[in-house]
Formats: sequence, structure tokens, C-alpha cells
Amino acid sequence: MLQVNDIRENKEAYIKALQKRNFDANELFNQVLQADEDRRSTQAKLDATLSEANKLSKDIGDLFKNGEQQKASILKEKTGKLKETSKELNEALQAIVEKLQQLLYTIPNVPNTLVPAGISEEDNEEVFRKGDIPKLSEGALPHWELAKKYDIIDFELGNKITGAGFPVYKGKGAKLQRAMISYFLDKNTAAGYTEYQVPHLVNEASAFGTGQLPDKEGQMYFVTEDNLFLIPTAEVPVTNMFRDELVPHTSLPILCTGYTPCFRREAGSYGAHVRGLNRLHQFDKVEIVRIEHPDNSYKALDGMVNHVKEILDELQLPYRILRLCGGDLGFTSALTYDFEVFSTAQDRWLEISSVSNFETFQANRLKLRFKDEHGKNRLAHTLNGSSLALPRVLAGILENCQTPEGIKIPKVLVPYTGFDFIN
RNA sequence: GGAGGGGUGGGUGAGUGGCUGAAACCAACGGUUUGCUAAACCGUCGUACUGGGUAAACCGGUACCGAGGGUUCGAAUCCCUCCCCCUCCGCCA
Repeated sequence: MLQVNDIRENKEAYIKALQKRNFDANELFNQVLQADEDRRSTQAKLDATLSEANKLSKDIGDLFKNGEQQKASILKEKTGKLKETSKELNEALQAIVEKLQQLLYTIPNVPNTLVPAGISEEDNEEVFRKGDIPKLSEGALPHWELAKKYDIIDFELGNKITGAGFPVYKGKGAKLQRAMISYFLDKNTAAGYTEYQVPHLVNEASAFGTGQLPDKEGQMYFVTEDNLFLIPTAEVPVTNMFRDELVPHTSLPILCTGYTPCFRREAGSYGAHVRGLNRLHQFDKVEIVRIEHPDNSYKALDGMVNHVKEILDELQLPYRILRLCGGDLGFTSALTYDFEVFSTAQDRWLEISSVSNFETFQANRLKLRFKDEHGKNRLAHTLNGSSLALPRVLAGILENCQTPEGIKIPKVLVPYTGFDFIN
């Protein structure tokens, strides 16, 4: 959520930047600033009223002590009116604050200057590409066929147990997944990230803190009995470890990584694009999260991009990096790079990582602050990225590394799998 | 799930109706002392909103003692609801 002061100071620049999202902020900003004016003047009136009441209370106390009951009861009458006034003002204030919040919730983050204008994923900007797209031999198969052929993923079984989008991994398929998790975590911890195991269910405050609420409520599974959400990404529990924290600037940056399953309702998704591992209700992901000093956050973002690159280089998969355009940029993000691996058999790119800088947008909701060099309390910058989301990496491996004899496991994973071939 | 106890500033912890935004101690920071270190001593030391001031320093107002309500002229202190923690019992990977 944006800060009112920032909106006031950068109104025109923000409006212009938000146009890249095709978001017209003009009217909303005016409403926000007006609501903020109302908030202040009401607050001022309320404070003055309370101040007067406090003084009277003190006087009454003194009078009682001196045994001047009558004088005291005269003053008491006065406070009755003040009390009424302050009650009214307080109610008005709460209504205004509520309105202001509601307005702010509807405004997405301001895109960074690097973000290209655009409407859809068509307008994303490819900034990097690496790896040869293998020429597959005759009879090359999509991953869901390969999964069946080698009996490593059972989609039908998942249907039976739960429903569509909950595959069962089996044998070498299961082992390969476990291997990837270990490998990714090892890469991340070697790069300085601290590994965490976090809850897979979160409360409302957490879902709100990272921006899943109120924007994406329908995308999360919700446990009504206990009022908890199944996490759509480790970003939620990991980032929320720092909710309501005020950390010294010397403790920045904070680097975290964690493996969790991710649960997404994916309401409204259908068709060929959700086939196989392309889009699941439950999938595994290793996430990296950074809490950064505002001066360093974009350097950190580049660092994260390079880190993910390194992993993909080692996996020797063909991939590209996109800078998301305004129309495709997530609600909370200021700048996002998507990583995509090429699905050879499907002849399309699959998103496997999304690395974003949220600047203070999440921190503002989270109340995640640091004490800076001058002793001032400021909002920190939060960043996160996948390193990596498993199913599509698996799809990429299966499809790109297929040979007529079987699937060749990327060398870097072999120490983790204990086998180098699936046949 | 049942019974009881408790949630106070970075930490420990005092505080049962006004003199308490909150003692004391520890930690932290600044300084004095010192060949260096330690010790000692002095000082500073919560957060948010807001008014004045040069958006610094500083001065003032309001709110905050788990959260939200209530009683009262006045609440950390009394009452209600919820959340969390601890102990015992039950259940259990």
C-alpha cells in the first residue's frame, strides 16, 4: 500500500507511472488526499477536545482532594459534553480512516522507471535469453506423456485422492523432486540465505501483510473452521516473520529462503494451458526473500536475478528473462523479472520464477521498519523470488532432456538423485 | 478439550483508580577517566499521529501497558469479549 505522504509529494509522477499499468490514479489520488485532509482536521479537533477533558479531570481530582465536592460536580457537568463531542469526533475519525484505507487498498504499486508500458504479457520485454532449444527427435513427447511413459507422475491418482491439479509423484519422479528441493536450498544457503521451515497455513493478518488480502482473496484456500489460509507461496509466512518489526540498519540485509508447498485455487483457469504440470492447485516451491535498505534494493534485485540465472545455467535448460510490462506487473510489485524455461514439446515458454522488488509497498502494510543511520525509523524494502518453482522445471527437464532411451538428468542434480537416467 | 495462572518499554521486572508514558536493573548509545582493556561515573535511551519551528535540533497536543468494547470526571489498574503464553489433567504424531 502506498503512503499518503508519498502520494502527496509525488502525485503527478505517480499518476504518470501508474499509467503504464493502464491505471488511472488521478481521481483516486484526489480522494485520498481529501480523505487525509479530513483525517487531520478531525484528528486535530478530537485531540483538542480530549486535551480539554484531560485538564478538567485533573482539576476535578485536585478539587476532590481539597474536599471541594461542589466545585468538582460543576466541572463534572462540563466533561459530559466534552465526552459526547469526543465520541462523535472519534466515530467520524474512524469512518474517515476506514475510507482512506479502502481507497489505498485499491491502488497498485508505482512501477519503476524500467517497467515498459503495456497491456498484456505480449508487451513484456525480453532482456536475456540463454541455452539452445534442442531439436527433438521424431516422436518427442510432452511432459505429461513422458510422465506416464516412465511412470513417475500419476495425475489420475491425484484426481482420485483429491481432484484435478493435485498430482502424485512416484518413484524416480518423487526422488527427482526431492533432489531439486535440496539442490535449490543448498544453492540459496550457499549464497547467504538462511533456511527456514515455516507454517503452511497463515492467519488473516499475514495474508494481508504481503498483499494477498484483500486483492486475491479468491485465489487462496481458506479453512473456515480456524480462519486460516493455505499459503499460495512461502513469501507470505517468510515475509510475515518480520511484520511489526523495527530492526537496526546494521542487521540489513536479511536473507531468507524456504521450501514449502504452495496452494492455489486457480479459479477460472482451464483448457490446454493447464494440462499436466503447467498449472496446479498444489505445487512445491523454494523461495528467496530479502529485507533491504531502500538504497540497496535494486542492486539486490539484480543480485537475485543473477542468482536464479546461475541455477538455470547449471541445470542447462533453455530460458529467457522478461521484464514485466505495466499491464502484467503484479499489484504489489514495482519491478518484476520473470524467468521462463522453454517447453520444447509444447513449443511454449513456462514461467518458473518471478523476482520482484516491492519497495515499501508490502513494508507499509507489514509495518516492517528499520532504524537508519541517523536514528530515523523508515520502511524497509522487501523483495522476493522463486528459486525455483518445481513443477515447470520438472516439465522442462522432462521435455528438453528426453532421448529415445529415456530422460537424462542434469548433471548438477545427479548427486542429489543418485541416478542419472530415467527410463 | 477441562481447570488454574499470566500477557507492562530491546530484555528482566515493579506498579490494583488521579502525583505513572510508566520505578528499578540489564542491554544499547554518547561522554569523562585510561598507555590499552576492564571497571567506575555522568548523560541519552519506546512508538504512531499531529501543531509550531528551517521536513535539523527543539518545544507542544493526542493515543498506545496483548486486541476490541464498557464502567468512571479520571483506567496499565475495575468489568465483558476475543487472541496468545505458561502449569496441571485429558488426547496424541
